[in-house]
Amino acid sequence: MARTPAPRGTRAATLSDVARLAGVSVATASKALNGRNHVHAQTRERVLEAAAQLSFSPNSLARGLLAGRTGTVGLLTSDLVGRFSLPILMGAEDAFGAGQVSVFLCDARGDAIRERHHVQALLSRRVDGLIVVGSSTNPRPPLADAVDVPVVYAYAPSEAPEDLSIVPDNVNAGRMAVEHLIACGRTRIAHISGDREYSAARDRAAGAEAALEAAGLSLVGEVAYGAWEEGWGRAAAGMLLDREPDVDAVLCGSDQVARGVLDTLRERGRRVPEDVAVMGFDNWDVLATGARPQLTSVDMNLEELGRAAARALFEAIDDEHGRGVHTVQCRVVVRGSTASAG
Amino acid sequence: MARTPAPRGTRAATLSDVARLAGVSVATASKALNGRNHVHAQTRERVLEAAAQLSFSPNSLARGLLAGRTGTVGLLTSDLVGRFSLPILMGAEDAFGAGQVSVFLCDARGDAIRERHHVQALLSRRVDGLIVVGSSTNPRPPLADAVDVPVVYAYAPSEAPEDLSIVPDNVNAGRMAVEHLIACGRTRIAHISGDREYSAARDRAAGAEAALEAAGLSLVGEVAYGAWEEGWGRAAAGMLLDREPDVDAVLCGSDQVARGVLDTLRERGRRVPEDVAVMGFDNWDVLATGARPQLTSVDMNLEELGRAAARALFEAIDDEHGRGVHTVQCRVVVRGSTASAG
DNA sequence: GCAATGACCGAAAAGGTTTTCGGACCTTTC
DNA sequence: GAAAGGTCCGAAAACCTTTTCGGTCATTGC
Repeated sequence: MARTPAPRGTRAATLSDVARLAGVSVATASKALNGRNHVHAQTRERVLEAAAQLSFSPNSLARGLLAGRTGTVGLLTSDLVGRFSLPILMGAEDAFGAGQVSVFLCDARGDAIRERHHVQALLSRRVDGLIVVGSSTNPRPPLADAVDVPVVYAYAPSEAPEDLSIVPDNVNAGRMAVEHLIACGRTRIAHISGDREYSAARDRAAGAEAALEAAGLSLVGEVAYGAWEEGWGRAAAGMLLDREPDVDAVLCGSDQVARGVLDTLRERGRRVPEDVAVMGFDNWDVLATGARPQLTSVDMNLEELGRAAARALFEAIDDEHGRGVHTVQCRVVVRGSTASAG
Repeated sequence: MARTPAPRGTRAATLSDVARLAGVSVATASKALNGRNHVHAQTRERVLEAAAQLSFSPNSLARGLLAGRTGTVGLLTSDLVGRFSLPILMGAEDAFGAGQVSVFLCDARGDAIRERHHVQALLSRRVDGLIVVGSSTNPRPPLADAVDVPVVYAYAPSEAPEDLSIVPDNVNAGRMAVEHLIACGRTRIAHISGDREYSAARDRAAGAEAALEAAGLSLVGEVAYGAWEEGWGRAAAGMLLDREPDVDAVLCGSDQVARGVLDTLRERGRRVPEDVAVMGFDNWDVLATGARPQLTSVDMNLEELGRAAARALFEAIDDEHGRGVHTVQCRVVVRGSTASAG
């Protein structure tokens, strides 16, 4: 089990080396290794043995050069730090990694120049396709360059309707959230959200209001737009309690906001979930499970979104390219903060 | 400004196409595009024009095949979800992306089989080097395969001393944290940390105790090891206050733990920072800035660590391979929870 | 006018793999 | 014993770029 010391400088074995050692031609060696027929079983055995002995691994460059396909894709994200890109990237890496595809990761830092630079580099490396991951759900301009490989936009849809985009269904997510609260017996529901500039915030609010209307209810007060921060949640909850003391549920635009809301409720002596149910968005584990009580939240299924994007890219590479904006459904993760009715 | 529609199916232009259009040979075209001399200025101009017209981009595969270098590196992480891998990856991507290097991202999910699979794939793609990012600072076994390219281990050092590893200096970080608290006028300092199985926890505690001793002080109570969770922070802080009511500072093993400690202190009526100063580790922005008061924390400079790993890999590719465990310094980020003495 | 020099360009090989097609050898059948 | 057929193997082309080296042409100095 001794780890073979890395033979630095030793040129990697080529197919010729294997062929020579096995006493056959490179053509035969290639066929033997790739399971092609018209190779005698015994010959194949000799070749496999030689390959193993030289720990031969075929040069993907040469293979890709010949095949016109590299088995690589580019994953272009606009902000890697953002916590939304990552799970998407995970899911994509997952879907690809299972096959024979390797992923080039590029972070454009929200800079258009850098983005073009990366796209050029990826095209020069002859990737078979591109996934462009946005940092918010707001539509983004399509890639600036003419790209002769399929592109799938994930999370942030492309502004060009002929492009293929895959995004979370935030409208329906808002609907599902409210339906959950109603199922918990709540009727006086308020909505404290984040930045109004984000379509995610507006979509969720729209879905929530639609669900309330469908149930013959309406929102307690207006949608409180603000910032995606705990501090805003604390402040907004204070104002809400002053104005609407009989509220019995607060749907929050994010888990961060929800944490702030929870803090204020606790300080004001409201019990959660007995007096007021609280619900967040994003299902950010560390925030949701660290809360008291643990926070019910809507999960955007971002990993699934990443996998869906990868699958869509696969299809686009093989067959024809899809179009339009497709959605991935969200799901409600129930925890203590909305425990069914008191 | 019309975006050229992606010419799907149109084979990308090759150097021959450019040469033909410019009326020269491929050799001349190559020289012209690469700025080699012995090309007439006028000829070069024609070639450049032709290349632009065909939006020619050289095939990196062919180039890499010839040069024996691909300008790619593999980034092998063991858990992408973990919040420590990401900044490292960012830093590395940053350092590489600035040059001509593209990054293959692979997530092994902490699975040795998957890791070997990924390593094989990367070697087959003839990466020029590998960075292996661990998920905790505990040493990890070296790569199982014989690898003929340089490898740098980041965050988690390799167990093999002849490998090159780059890790945060947690011992010194503990020291710096305590020195900061002492500088704030605190003398009765407790330490609530996370899981004892993590060398990061033990190293930080060791550094903290060393700094206390150097100042003629000692820890209030024992190091309280537990879990990296808010709940543990809340519970441990309760026990601490029961046993050591006159504590005036709590150094926490992570920001999550610190959030829990802050909650308990607030509930017990202790003012932060006036009565008790609180300090976290990791400088996890969303937790640190969302806290009341905002949390002083130790930042591990993970992005810098990633950049350092990339630089080390660069050097190893060009020159000779370094060895041993190198450290990157942490830094204290001061916020309200340790505002200087009341 | 001729030789030497220098400037510029093109042919060809190399890099490693896959695939096609022709050829060699062995077996079978009349 | 010869032809036909089948099985297996190898030569060579193709993918695209870079670099080396030899060749062509014009210019210059005598």
